[in-house]
Amino acid sequence: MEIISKDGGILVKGVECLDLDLTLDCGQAFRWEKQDDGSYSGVAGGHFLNISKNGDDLFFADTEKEVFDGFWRGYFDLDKNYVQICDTLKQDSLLSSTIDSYYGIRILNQESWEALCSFVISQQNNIKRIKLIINRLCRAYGEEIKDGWYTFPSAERLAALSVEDFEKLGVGYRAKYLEKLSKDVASGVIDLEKIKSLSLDEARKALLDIYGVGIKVANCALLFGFQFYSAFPVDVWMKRVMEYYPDGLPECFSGIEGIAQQYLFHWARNNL
DNA sequence: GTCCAGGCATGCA
DNA sequence: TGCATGCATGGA
Repeated sequence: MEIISKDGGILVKGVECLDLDLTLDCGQAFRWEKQDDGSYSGVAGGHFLNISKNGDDLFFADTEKEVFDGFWRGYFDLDKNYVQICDTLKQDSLLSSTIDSYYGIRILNQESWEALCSFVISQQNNIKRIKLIINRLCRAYGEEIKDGWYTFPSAERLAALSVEDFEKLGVGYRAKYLEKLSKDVASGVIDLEKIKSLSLDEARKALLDIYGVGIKVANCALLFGFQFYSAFPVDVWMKRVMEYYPDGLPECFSGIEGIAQQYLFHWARNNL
C-alpha cells in the first residue's frame, strides 16, 4: 500500500480486497450515496468525503493527509490484511464460494455513537427505510458541512429533543429508546469510550443494559462501532444462514466472526 | 389490503 | 429461563 498526496486529495495505491459497492452499501453504514460516476459520497466522523476506486487505486478527493491518517485510514480498515483474512475464512465451504462471489467486503470502523443510534433505528426495519430515517435525522439536527451534506448529530444535540420530536422523524416506536439513549450518552450515564476499553463480553453486557438495545443491536454496534471483530450479529437473515451451521461456527471464524458474518449476511440477502 | 424488515420490552408460565 | 404478543412505518 502506497499513499500519495495528489490533486488536493489522497491516492492510495495497491489496495486489495476492497469493493466500494459491497462495503458501502451492504447494511453496515447507512449514509453513503453512489454518484453517477460510480464514486461514493458521504459523511463520517464529521468529514465529507467523495471516494472512488480504479483498479487497486483508491482516491480520497479533497482530503488532507491529516484527516486521512487521523480518520479515513482507520474507517476503511486499510491497515488490516483482508486478503489473508479471506484466505482463512475460505476454509469453510459456504464462505469459500460466497467470498469468490462477493470479494471485497470490509468492516467500516464507524463512530460508536453513530453506530449505536443507527442500529437502534434498524430494529424491525428494512435497510431502505433505515437510510431514509437517518437522512432525516441528520438533515434536521446535524451540522451542514457542505451544501446538502450533514454530520450525524451529536448526543448532546439530540439530548434536547422530546419523544415527540423523534416521532416526527418517522422512527415509530423507537422514539422512546432514542430519547433516553441520547440523554444518557450526553450526560455521561452511558460512557461509550469506556465501553470500547472493555472485553467483548463486558462491552456487550454494558450495551444490553441500554433501553432499546437487545442482543442483535448490541452485536452490530460492537462490530461496526466498537471494533470488536468477534461480534456476530444474528438477524432474520442470519437466522436462515445458521441452519447451515448446525454444529456451531467453524474454527476458522475464530477472532474474525464479524467479517465472516458480513459475507454470510450478503449471501443470504441475495440467495435465500 | 397484506406482509415484511439487520428486534425489543413486557408479561406470563 | 423460555415463549407469545404488541409495536410504527413505508415499500413491495
